[in-house]
Amino acid sequence: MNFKRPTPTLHDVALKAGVSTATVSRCVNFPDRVNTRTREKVMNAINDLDYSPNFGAKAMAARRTNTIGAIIPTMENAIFARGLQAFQEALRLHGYTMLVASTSYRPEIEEEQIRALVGRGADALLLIGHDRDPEIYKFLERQGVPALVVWAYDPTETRPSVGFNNRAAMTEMAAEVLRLGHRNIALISANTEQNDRARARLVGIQDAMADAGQDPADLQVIETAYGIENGAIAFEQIMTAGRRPTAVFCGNDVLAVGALRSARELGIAVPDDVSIIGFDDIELAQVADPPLTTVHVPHRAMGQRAALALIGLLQNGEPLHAIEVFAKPVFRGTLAAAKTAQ
Amino acid sequence: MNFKRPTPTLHDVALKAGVSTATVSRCVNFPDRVNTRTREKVMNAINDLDYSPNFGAKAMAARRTNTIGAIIPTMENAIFARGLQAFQEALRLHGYTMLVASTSYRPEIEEEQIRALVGRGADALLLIGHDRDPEIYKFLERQGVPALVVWAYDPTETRPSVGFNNRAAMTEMAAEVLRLGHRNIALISANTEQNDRARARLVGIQDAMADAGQDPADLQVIETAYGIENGAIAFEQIMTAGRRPTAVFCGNDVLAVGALRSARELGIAVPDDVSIIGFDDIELAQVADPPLTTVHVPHRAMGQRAALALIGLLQNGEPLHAIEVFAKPVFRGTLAAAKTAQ
DNA sequence: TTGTATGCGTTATCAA
DNA sequence: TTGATAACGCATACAA
Repeated sequence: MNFKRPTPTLHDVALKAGVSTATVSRCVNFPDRVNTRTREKVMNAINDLDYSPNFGAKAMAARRTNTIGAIIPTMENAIFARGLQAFQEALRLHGYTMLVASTSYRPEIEEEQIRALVGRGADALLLIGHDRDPEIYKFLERQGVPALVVWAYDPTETRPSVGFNNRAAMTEMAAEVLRLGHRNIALISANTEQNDRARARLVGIQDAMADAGQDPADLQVIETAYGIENGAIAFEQIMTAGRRPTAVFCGNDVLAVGALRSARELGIAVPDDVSIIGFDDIELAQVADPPLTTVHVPHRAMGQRAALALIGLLQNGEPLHAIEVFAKPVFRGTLAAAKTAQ
Repeated sequence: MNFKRPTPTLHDVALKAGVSTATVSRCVNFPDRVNTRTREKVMNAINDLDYSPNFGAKAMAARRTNTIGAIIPTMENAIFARGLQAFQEALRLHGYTMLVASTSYRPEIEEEQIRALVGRGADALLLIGHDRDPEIYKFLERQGVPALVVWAYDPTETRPSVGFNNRAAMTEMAAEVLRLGHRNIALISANTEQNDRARARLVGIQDAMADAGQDPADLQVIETAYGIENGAIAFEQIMTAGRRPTAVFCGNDVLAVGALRSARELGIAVPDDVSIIGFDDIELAQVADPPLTTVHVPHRAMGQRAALALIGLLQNGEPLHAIEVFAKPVFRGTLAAAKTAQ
């Protein structure tokens, strides 16, 4: 079944307006390069036929698509959604379109999606974090598709990125927690395997511990997948095992909120019995009870800066360079001084 | 600046493998229709050259894109994000790709995005809710692009959709609230103008009021934009105006959580002084304190069913038909009986 | 099983 | 200012 009546083409418009296809094309793309009267005729024909240009043909002939691809782990995570929304709004203002794809945190799907977006003619790509098979970067280079990494600013990486220093931000937060007397500390981390941000946050805590004269190896770490439920389960494991920490860091707010819920269920008072610290500062954090102490990340700003950087590259050849934004601790109700100084 | 080395094409692969372009094309699309030895040669060439097909050319030659477009109000709303994630996962399993665009709740942007996606060759479109200029539906028909409405099942609409009956679901919830003795009721609604779901939820409450012998006009309604903050502001307005309601419905959970926060700030006890009712049952609802009474919507199921329906149409010509899923009240901590029976 | 030849709807170059 | 026409990279009907 295919009753699809053929879409009107440039040619149809040209016939109807009594001009050549070249003129119609110019009318659409450079209206000021055609005679006013001709333009009127053409525009009328376009409206009458409800013509709209064929993207594939256009891409093939023009050898560019005005399209930028974005590949994120999941749309269900509010932090990516927010950053992308800002990214898209900025692109749109400059006549670019965003294509999104998600990977469910699976590297092989990410590679598949990267190839798909390149195949679709994406003029550039937005990627989350630095971590990925070097082959992919080589592939992108061969294809001549520039890629910009976001959500991470890592001074040790050479590849340009727009993001914040996950490690330093977490160190700043952890230093304050240590200052409050906490010595027995745990971390509920996102899976660190293919995730440089998660690793950086972990190491950030250890940095602060070392600075405070503690052994970084004392940090109790449990890794888990994304989700409130997983945060709750991990928290329960930590609190029912032997050595109870007085402060539990979480790799992100969603895990932290799960921990908070679990604490309530276990009858553990927050922050009196245990402090809970999140990361991201999504809406959830302010709504939680008590409101969550967390690290605020300027998601929208990142999305916007990334868009401008890519547009600058594509339109004016301005090279990409690293742009650092800053994530800052926000102290709310879930953090208090440790009861027993050690 | 354009040092983009030309991407390898079918032709390059054909040369390298010593076969014709047709054979390479077949190798990629119907591997079993070519000789094993030939296929090997070709596949090697493909790998060596890192060939990947050009989407635009493919689309133009094949006259289909295996792409389905989805247009949503905003990615920042968790309910859309979740539904889309499921939609995309289902599409991917069948070899389809999803293209998303967002409209910021602005009809003119929606129209622009619809045209953009059609121009990009979307084989079908996913749209949220029925409400839009009839011209748009005509346009889609002329272009031969099928569109499926989701998030709404409305028996009075002829257009096929996959969704739930917003009105009936809200009526069910409101009936229970009335049964608990509430007679003085308010609604913090999303803007109803171009939003049939918001209107249906409003009318749903009024249906229940009429059933209970109350005057539907007594429903106190305040409209506001999406966001926790807006919910909080609206709640404060309602509670500081003359006649204080004993139950406040909210068009969605995000508004409800704002109301909850505002109640805490105003020293109004929930649910003792006032009951608060949300809609959607996003994660926020369970985390709120007290946990939110709300209407659970099977977002992921909707996304999945929608994907299967469209694939059935595109691949086997199975016509679209209305699919109803069911949204159900979930009673949690924010709803209690009215103190004073009237 | 493989190859040849044509068309898909644009843009862009070159002439007129 | 306008028109012919040659790419662009692939799929496919048809021929071999």
